[in-house]
Amino acid sequence: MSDIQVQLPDGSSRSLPAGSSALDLAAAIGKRLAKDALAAEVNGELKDLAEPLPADAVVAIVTPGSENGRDVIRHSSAHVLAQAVTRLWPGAHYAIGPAIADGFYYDFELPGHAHFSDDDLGRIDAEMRAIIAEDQPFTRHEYTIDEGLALFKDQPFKVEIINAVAQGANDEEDLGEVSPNAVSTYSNSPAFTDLCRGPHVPSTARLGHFKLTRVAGAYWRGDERRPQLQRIYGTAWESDAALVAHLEFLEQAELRDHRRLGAELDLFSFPTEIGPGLAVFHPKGGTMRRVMEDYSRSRHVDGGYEFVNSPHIAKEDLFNTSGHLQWFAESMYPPMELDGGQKYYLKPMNCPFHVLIFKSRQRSYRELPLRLFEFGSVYRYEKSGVVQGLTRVRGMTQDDAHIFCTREQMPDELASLLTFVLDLLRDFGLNDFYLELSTRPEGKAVGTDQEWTEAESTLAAVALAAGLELVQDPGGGAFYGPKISVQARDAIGRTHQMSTIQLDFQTPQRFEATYIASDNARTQPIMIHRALFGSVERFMAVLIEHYAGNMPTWLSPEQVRVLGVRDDHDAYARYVADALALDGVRIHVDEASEPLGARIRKAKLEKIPYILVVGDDDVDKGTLGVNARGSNDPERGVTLSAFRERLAEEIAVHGSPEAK
RNA sequence: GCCUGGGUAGCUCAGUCGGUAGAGCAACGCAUUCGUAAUGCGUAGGUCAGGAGUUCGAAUCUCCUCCCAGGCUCCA
Repeated sequence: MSDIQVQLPDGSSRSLPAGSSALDLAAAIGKRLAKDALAAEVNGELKDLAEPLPADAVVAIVTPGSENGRDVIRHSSAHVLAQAVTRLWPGAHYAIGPAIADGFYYDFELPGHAHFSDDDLGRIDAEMRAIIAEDQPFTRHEYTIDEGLALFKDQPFKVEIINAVAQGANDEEDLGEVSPNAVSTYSNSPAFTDLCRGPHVPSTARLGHFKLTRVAGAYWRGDERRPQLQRIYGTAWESDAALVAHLEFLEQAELRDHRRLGAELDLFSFPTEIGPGLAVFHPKGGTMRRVMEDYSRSRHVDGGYEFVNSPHIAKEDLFNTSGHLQWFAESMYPPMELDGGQKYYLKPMNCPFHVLIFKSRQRSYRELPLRLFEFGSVYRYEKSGVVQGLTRVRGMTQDDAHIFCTREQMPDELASLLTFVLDLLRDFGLNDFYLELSTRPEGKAVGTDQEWTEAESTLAAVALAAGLELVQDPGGGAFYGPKISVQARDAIGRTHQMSTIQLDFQTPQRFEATYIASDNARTQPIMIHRALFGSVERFMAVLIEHYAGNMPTWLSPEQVRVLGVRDDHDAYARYVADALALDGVRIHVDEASEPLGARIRKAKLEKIPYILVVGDDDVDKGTLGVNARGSNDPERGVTLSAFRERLAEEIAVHGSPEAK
């Protein structure tokens, strides 16, 4: 028997008898590796351990702690979930069950269109653990299309998948388990076979560090016109330690949830009397908003923006001209009728108003780029199931601007705009970004192919030049143009969509907005839509979660609280507060009606950046005790002037907040 | 909009078999005067989300509506 050569990740090569599998390779390398091995990456593709290796292959053994290893574990866990459900609900149809970030899911249709309830999770979990204890091997088989159709004749979703590929439809879908002439399956017992490309762990015994998390409805193939299936989500890991760490991460994320902190810190609320997705900002949240908006305004002044204002409602015709009633109507509140049948709509966007400001008189090329800025409140009738805290609301304020420029100015304008955006976000303490390019939405767009192509390639070039990671989002653009959105990663690694920059050739055309060019010709400007916060509400939510409520001093609603040790120190406390208030510091005195410890605790729970404690020594010497947020080590004897300087400097440079 | 779960005092929650509402914290009052994360005592606080039904009797069982959470679809 001749040998084959394989190359390992470290560059070395090994010689193995022909027909050897990746498991044989692992065993040849070491006992420990053979025990850990879950699958193999062969010439860049994930394969089962048991599969014979081709000659001259580049092979990496996939072990549990790696990303590939986790994917295999999660995918295999999904199979075990499906097997458990078919055991408990004989006749259940199973659809798809992939690995996802941190876990897996599987979609089912239960006999009689029954639904899972939360209580079912415990039974399914127990059944999965029984299957895992049975140590069932995963074995791969390949069949012809016809054999595959016969094998899954009782599984309509599998039949649909096989047929779709066999007929060459859906070429955009990644269905590696079916190729035009063969289907592959995995059986982990004679009683359960699934259509699957693999690979899988060698045996169910390699699984078990999982938790079923929730049940949900999910449309077949993500299409709301197709039947809704029953989905079960789970998380799965290579060890109990990793599982526990993940569950703890989820708990941490919950502690910094802006909805929870918004109530705890008395920032905002959603009174049911007002309606879903409609927030009120309390004094503290209102202060935070004001500071954010004021800072944004001053940056926009520096950035060459003009400030404008527009009303919240407008006549039907405006939104016909803009195209909103044609393309965006389902997100708009129904009209109100007045003045004998005239319909008025709440505005879902500010752009039509800004175009009218542009059009209010003749414009010259000398005025361009013209940048019109407004904190514009818009209303969108979001479907009832999608509103969520401040991140998805029905009434919001956008830090919205529309830039009118010439075609020639467009690339430079976009490039400087991107710099402007990133600088502003950095000033708020967000530092980790990537860009997403959203292109023409299928079947829901105005304008010619050529215009879209030009807009998309211009945006792509600017994004590329920014040197940030660029992710494609095909079909994600607005109806009037493609967009770049800036995604920010927060302190615990989650990403949030922040700023959007959209190119628009259509709106100026629809409104017949023109300027007089240097050659005296009436010319259509390009319009750039951009919102840097996205919405003030969402931006605040992201900041609250990023900082876990510990807002940097410049953004904190209350920056300093002064506590007298005894009530005969209150006068000095008020003197200190008055002095700092003259600098514009947001400061309060908590008078000594309760014990000092209780007042300190209260201030700490409110996440106030600085607590000043003043007693006999301080009254004598004109000093303060400074207890900074995040510190367990209060300073004593700090002079008022020293603290005053330090605070002013921190606020001026926006400080260095403890984000973690 | 669809699927699952939930809604009891300002907040967090208990409330057994259907028998008429309870705790802690917060609030308020009085006392306490204190040097870095909870002083003591007392008082008040509820149309059990709303409505309808079953029942002698409903926080509890049934139905409808509203709202919230997690998903799906959608999105700033």
